[in-house]
Amino acid sequence: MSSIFSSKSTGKHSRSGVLVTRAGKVLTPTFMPDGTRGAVKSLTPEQVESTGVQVVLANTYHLHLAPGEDTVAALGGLHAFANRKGPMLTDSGGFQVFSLAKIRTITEEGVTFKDPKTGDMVFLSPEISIQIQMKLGADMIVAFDDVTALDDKGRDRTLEAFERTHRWLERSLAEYERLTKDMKQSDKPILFGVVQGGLDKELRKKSLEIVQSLPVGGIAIGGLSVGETRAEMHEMLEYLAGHYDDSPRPRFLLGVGDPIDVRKGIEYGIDMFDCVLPTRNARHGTAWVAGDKKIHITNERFTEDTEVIDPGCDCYACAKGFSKGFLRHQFKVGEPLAGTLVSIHNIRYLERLCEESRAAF
RNA sequence: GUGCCUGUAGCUUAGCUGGUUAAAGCGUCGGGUUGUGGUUCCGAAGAUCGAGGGUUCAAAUCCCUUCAGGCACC
Repeated sequence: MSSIFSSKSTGKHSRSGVLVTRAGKVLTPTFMPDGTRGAVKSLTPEQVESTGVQVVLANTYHLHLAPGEDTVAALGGLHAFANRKGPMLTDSGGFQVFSLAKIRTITEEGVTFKDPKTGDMVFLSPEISIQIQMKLGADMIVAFDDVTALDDKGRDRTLEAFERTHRWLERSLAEYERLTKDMKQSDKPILFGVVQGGLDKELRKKSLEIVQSLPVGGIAIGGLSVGETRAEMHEMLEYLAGHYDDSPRPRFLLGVGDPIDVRKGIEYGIDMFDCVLPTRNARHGTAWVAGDKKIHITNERFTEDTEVIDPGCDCYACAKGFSKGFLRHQFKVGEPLAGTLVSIHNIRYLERLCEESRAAF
């Protein structure tokens, strides 16, 4: 496999690199916002672009349910569908095994979800997930894994999820190779294998070895930020940092996007992050400001605040001078523009954080 | 002037054959959210039940007076 990723060390474990995808280069470390249904909620592609975002995610499960991968393909594929030229990555639907735990059944073959609105049964397997992702046309795709919670109840399923994830990875990889065997190397999407193992270091180490031993294009760290404490997550990231091999492959920490955690991730050698937090928090009125602190813009104390969210920020909302008093009012009256502006701000906050950790290439 | 109806949290109301610390939605205030089912979830503050008096062990609830708003008729 030709090298798609090159990096320079920037610290004990941290590094900065260039990832070459078929839709363009990506500088790392990088934060990638989630556009689950093909759109980063409330943002136009230009607004997303303005934050310095290089990659946008979409979700296999949600796009499969509606409008369906065939419809997306008929509309020209994910890029034309989402009106985005730059790199896109699809998540496998594996996370929905965790987040939609109440409405799904897992078997060795795959996972059956019941749509609570329509009653429809939806079946996802490693093969089907890869097929959907290939049909959608993402530039980076993720193997279908088994995600379990790390709260007190979920931890007893760690071993089962760990073992199944590896069996499913082999199936995901086989389907990927089948569907890409006639493609030029440079046209193939990059497949990420997922490391599981909960909070068990031995399992994590073993999982990492298994994933790294396979010809996947990238290493994804899954099964974190699912109910464990922040300290537990950081400890695992530090542990993993000492066990990566030397292969030129990007490391993607799935689902992490709190600035404090992103900093830790970068410190411990992670190259890519995705998370709903900047946009979900923004829609609920929470913004990040200098020092990785967060403020609730709807708080009464901002009623007559003429200052922008963060004076040191260069995002559209701050640069244009939208005051916290204005934003608070728009939140109070349910005006979606408030969520849009704070989404731009929060994403930019994470992009600036990543940019500060990059080396020159 | 006479008759009737309505006054309960900032708002809209529930409770009215008398019976624990008067309930809810919205609003207000605070918090949560980590590979997005959710303009969402959790919590808190907030009421001398229009006022005064009476009956009763006990009154938002029954009786009397009064005030305010509304409707109808003179």
